[in-house]
Amino acid sequence: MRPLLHPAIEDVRPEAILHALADPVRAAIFARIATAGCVEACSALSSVGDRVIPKSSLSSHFKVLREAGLIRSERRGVEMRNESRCAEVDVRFPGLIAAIMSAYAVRTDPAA
Amino acid sequence: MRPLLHPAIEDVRPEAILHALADPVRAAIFARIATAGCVEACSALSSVGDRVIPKSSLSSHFKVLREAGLIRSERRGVEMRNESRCAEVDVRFPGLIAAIMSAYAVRTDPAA
DNA sequence: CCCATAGTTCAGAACTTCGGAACTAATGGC
DNA sequence: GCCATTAGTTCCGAAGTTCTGAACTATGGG
Repeated sequence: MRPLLHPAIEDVRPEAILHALADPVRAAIFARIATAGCVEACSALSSVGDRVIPKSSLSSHFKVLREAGLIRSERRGVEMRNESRCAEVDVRFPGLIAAIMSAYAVRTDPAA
Repeated sequence: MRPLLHPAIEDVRPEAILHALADPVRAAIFARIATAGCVEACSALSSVGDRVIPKSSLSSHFKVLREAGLIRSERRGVEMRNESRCAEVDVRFPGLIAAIMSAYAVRTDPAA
């Protein structure tokens, strides 16, 4: 098992962030991590809405978010602690994550 | 030749915008249209940096931008007039396009 | 009518994503 | 220590997407 890669904040590229969040499943996973501050375990996020996400797909979604620089993951015993890197990313790309998250919120909002 | 499709603003989805702008070539094309206000002809945009984009690829990039709701294209004689839909999109997803464009500007900025 | 110019469509090759099965890693009970 | 359990990762084939050259369509001028 290869060690987890986390890009340095100055190596984070906008296209990687957009690509990572262009998938609604990944955007939903990221939203939960960002809102909760810290989510223990990938499996705590094993379904999005009524859709169940297989373990292998979940694992690669986390990898995409990690390598885009959006989350930091750390082994904590048998499970994984995932925390968002929002604060860092927001320094480099001000307002980007907030605008993306509220765009998704507009879409999910029945009033929109 | 099928007629060009332009989604109604309320059918524009955030994932389509992120997907369209997650490609640096498309983001560069869109940036030029948005900055110029209106660009006549797709071929006026046939290269990005030092990279030449084949006609067929250009055509599909324009299609992706159009169907994401980011630009409006109209036949003008033999060529195409492309204009950005920034204003409309900004009403629906406030700050989204601006944040994405400035994120790319950070990356291209030698000082960043 | 023919030519030139501007874009679109098609088709196949290259690449990416999805998900089941097999695997690795850490922990707890005995 | 050994086995079982839980949590994630890796592998790999199938399905889907993207890229691009070649052929095509559309418009306008002489």
